[in-house]
Amino acid sequence: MLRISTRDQILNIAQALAQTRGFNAFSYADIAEELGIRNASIHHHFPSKLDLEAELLSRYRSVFVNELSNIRSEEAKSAGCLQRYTQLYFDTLKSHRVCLGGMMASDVGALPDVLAPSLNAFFEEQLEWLTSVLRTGKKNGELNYSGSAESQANLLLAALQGGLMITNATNDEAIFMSMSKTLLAQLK
Amino acid sequence: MLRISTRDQILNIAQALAQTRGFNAFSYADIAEELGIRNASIHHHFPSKLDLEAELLSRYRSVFVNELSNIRSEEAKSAGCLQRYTQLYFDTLKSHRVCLGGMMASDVGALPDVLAPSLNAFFEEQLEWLTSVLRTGKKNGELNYSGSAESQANLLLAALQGGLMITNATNDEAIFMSMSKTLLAQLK
DNA sequence: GTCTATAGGTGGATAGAC
DNA sequence: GTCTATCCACCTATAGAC
Repeated sequence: MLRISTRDQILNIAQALAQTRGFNAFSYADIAEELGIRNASIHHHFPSKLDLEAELLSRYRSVFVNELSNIRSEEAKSAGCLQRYTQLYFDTLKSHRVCLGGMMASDVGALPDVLAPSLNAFFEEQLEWLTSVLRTGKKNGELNYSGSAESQANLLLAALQGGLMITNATNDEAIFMSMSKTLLAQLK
Repeated sequence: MLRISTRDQILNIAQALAQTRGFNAFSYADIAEELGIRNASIHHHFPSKLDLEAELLSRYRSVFVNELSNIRSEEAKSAGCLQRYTQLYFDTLKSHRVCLGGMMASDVGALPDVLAPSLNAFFEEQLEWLTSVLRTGKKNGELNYSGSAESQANLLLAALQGGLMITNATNDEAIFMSMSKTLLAQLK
């Protein structure tokens, strides 16, 4: 049973709040209450809320990139990679959250300028991975699609992000299920 | 030159702010400043911020429904309807905004409970319209797709909403362009 | 319908004791 | 590293004059 540092607990709680309400709809007080410590103690770990937001995005990105790398090395087939990728979104849905990147994207007008490049990179990382998987799959004769691998990657990312958002809001799991099934079926 | 009522000007400004920053990242003071009146005057038109948010969503829904009805009566072909529908999202993108419904969906954890049914209805209206257009198109032999019209409607809505969000955040118009082109091409 | 003035609460943030 | 105490800015909202 590993002990989780206070710092990590703060990040976990903040991330959950950010993925459900949005980053501007929760406060240090919300974190403090759930964690059972005082408001000021959180400032010791993250002096400003911008520090917290930056670390949240940075951590989310590196976890995601790591996951993508694992999928690629564990799954022999491209279709398997895409299935696992879709599953990541479905897992997020089941926890009644949206993607932190998608959340920040939707509030981009309120996002501090210094974080814009990092958010941009988050989406680029997804698109590069998807493009590579799609290209490999076509070369192997395992996948089939019209147009470029890039445009199909754009479509996959957009549909999964949008589907996650809408399904989470309407609380109708069937929307995500039928959408993602159709999406993947069209690549065969 | 029609005179716009103060009430409508408030709604217009609030909508622009909500579609760029999110509803919880702007205040009455922001509206007051842009409109050149005082904070308290806005409360005369919308006593609470919940009143404002409710009216914003209600108005947005009815404008959208109206638009969908117009498209249906003006366009003879299903493909033309879908093209026009996609254009609505592209117009939103050009004004550096996201869909108000998508914005509220992403912050659904902060959305007042009384507005949830209305947000739900917004998405249902889109899906019903899309499903009907897709079904008609297939019957006419004008469109071709696998799976049900409902699942294709889910995919269209999700992809356009997600594509709008991501493209607005990355400021890379090409993502939306290539995504939407591929999306529509696959229905032929 | 708009104003001034103000209330009451919450936001992020800091100083300094323990 | 966490606490108490406190600051100041901002937020939503109301009362009452014009």
